[in-house]
Amino acid sequence: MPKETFTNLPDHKRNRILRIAIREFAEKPYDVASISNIVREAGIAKGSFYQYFEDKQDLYRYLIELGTEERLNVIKALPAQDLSGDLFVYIRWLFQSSVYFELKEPGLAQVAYRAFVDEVPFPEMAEELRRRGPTQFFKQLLTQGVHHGDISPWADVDLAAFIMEATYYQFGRYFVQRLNLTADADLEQTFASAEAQELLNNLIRILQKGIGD
Amino acid sequence: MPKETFTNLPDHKRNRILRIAIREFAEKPYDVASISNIVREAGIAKGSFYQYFEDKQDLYRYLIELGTEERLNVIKALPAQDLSGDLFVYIRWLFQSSVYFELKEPGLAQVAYRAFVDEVPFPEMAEELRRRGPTQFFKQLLTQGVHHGDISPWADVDLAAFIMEATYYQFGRYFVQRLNLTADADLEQTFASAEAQELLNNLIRILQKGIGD
Amino acid sequence: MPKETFTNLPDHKRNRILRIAIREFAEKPYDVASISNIVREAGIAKGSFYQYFEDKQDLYRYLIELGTEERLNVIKALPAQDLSGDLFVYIRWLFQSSVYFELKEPGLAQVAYRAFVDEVPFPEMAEELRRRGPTQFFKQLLTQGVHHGDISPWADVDLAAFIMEATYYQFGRYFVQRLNLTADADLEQTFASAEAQELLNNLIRILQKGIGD
Amino acid sequence: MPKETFTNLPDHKRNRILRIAIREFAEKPYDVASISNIVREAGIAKGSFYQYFEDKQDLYRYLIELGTEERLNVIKALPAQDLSGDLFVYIRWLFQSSVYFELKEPGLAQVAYRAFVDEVPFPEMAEELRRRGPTQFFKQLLTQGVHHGDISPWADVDLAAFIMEATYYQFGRYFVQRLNLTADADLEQTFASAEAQELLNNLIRILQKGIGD
DNA sequence: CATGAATGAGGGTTCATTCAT
DNA sequence: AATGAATGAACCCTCATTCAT
Repeated sequence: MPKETFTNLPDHKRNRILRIAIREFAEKPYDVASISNIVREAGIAKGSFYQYFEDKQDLYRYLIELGTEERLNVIKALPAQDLSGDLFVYIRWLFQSSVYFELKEPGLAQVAYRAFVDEVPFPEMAEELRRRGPTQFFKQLLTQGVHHGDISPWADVDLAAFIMEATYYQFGRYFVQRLNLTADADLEQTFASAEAQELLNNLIRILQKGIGD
Repeated sequence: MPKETFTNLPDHKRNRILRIAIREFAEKPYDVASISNIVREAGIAKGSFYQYFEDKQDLYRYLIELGTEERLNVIKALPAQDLSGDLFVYIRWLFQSSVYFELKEPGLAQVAYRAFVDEVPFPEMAEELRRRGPTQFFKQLLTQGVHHGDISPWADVDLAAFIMEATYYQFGRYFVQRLNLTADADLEQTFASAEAQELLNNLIRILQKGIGD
Repeated sequence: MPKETFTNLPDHKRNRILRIAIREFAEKPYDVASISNIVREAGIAKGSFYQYFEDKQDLYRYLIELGTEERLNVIKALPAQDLSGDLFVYIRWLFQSSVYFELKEPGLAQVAYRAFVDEVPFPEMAEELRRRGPTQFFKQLLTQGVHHGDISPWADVDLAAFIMEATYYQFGRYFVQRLNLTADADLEQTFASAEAQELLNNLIRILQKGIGD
Repeated sequence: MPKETFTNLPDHKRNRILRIAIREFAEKPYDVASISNIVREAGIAKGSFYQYFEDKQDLYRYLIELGTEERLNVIKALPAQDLSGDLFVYIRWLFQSSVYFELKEPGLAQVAYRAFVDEVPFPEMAEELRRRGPTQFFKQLLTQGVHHGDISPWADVDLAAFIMEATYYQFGRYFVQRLNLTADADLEQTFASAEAQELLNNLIRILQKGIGD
């Protein structure tokens, strides 16, 4: 966790540093991301960085933390969705929240994505990420769905969770590219658009009913 | 591309170098993979490496090339599957070939996967990889499928191609992990097993009919 | 020398800082001892340190000074020993006082010892330490001893002083280790013990009569 | 141990680097000695240093090794001295060899001396040095001496070994300073001089018979 | 054609010291 | 008087690449 020194920084300076750090860790794998780059771009002294953070790992862990926090904030900001109804309505809501996050914090989203695929070079963290990751969640969700009758009893729950997760991870970026969005687009309006709604509907329909005729 | 000096190398030496290089680039992101490591492990002189390859990029490009070639070889080695019949039979065959490749050349598969997620640090290549990637192919396939009546007319072809691609990229590794396979397993036997066949069937069934009840 | 700000500090705070500083300079060579460590452990601000002391050297010089002062205090606190009697009784008393100091102020003793062996990185001070060191004192002592008939007329006074000094510097630590003492042992009792008295006696006997048979 | 790269270096270059490295580690404690200094003074690239040595420790260990080797060489070059005769003749020979070494390799002697007093920052090595150090040797020597009748039966062997060791460590430097020698003095001639012989004789006489009258 | 020493920029990190508050 | 953020030089070490042999 960053030291107080960092927390006490004036907002614009702290945010500038964070923005640059996020970009660095979003663009490059952990080992390649460079503190030297960050301080150069942020215009601060190398020594200052180490007043703010314990070390490179400290910054990185903080960014991951920030990512999960922000993801939660985004979810909380959305109209809540309960689990008791149709499971696919809930899944639709999940994917939507993921896209919301991707649009609001593309940098943090990319850092988080990297944390999964790059295999972070400190094992205990990799482990924790795996535990907190969506895989287990999807499996539970689908198992429940089978009991409730929303999910086909013949479906291989483990396999289905895998497909959903693979899709889930990439969907945000697909959404952005497909609808030609920019980060500063008005989020509410974007999601209210017929195009966006239809895209989400189609995604869910494919998951639910497949693409076969 | 490697220089003639490399092509002229005795097979066992050339292969040894390749094997070690593949391992290195499979284990680490491009910038972290180390020529020093490779030559040390391969027991060749640093200078020799630069007689064989222009530079680090050259070797890397060659590995990527090798990967796509081997992927094709694997596909060609499989009993051909024509496109005229049921599209899902063909798709099943596609996924199966992907898994075959993953099992036969896990190193190259991992290098290719990294090229996709790590975003190689030389943009023109990233671009090229994206162009040659399976997305376009899947789109064409599905568009044809709509005409043939295999694919639902209401399906969003672009979106469906995205889902298939997202799944396709990861499925090899999922398959290996799910069935607890090792690289040296007998491929034919592995695929002949009821478990493997069932897993592939389930994957296709989900794509075709969804997981909804 | 410390600034007034330091002298004006409440005793417990000043002493706490000193205690921690002594430990730091006792454990590490001058260049490795870290002001950052000291202020962190003492719980004072970096800036405060520089209100108390001119710089790192200033603190260090003060500790050396403190060491010599304390050494003198220890000697003064011991029952005085006059020089008119047997010289070896006086020398015994000298060595005893050295051990007393080592036990009472092991930190300061170690700092002083380091100043001797590490060769402090500012030459003028090294010079001064050498000047004020015990060598000259031992030489005078022995010269007097020759006149009084306590010291053999054939003895090389300069050489003998060297041997005594070499022994003197290390004897404190040897004593502590040999008798398995801890810093908080009761000093009076420790020295009253037959073992301690015998060790001192033996030391003097060796100096006086040698180890030959 | 240095890599082959270093062993293969032309003599003058290898020696230049060694000379500078020895000076650096002779002048400063391990942590303060600086590889950057060494390469700057030696006029080689930082990277080159790491072609020659694994790391800082590697160089340091090598210097220690070199020191013990050279010490042995010096001893072997002296007319051998057997242990069967008068013990003090043997001890005289020991001290003389020590001085020889100090004169021939003052830098290495100082590095070795530091290794003992500075408490090298890698514990296993400190341990080994302690084991191989002269303390144990002196104790054995004196114990034997007691049996042979050369050493007084009442002498505290442990204490006597301590005194001898303390003297032994510093005697080389004392000798140099006392006789006003320079490193490039003719060694043979220096030792043949009446002054030097007398100084050694006096040292032994003091150890054997003490300084008392 | 093979070799492997040489290079120097760049990496993360620590430190004594300054100075505005 | 006390604070603690800012600084930048220095530390050890790694790397891709070159080039003389």
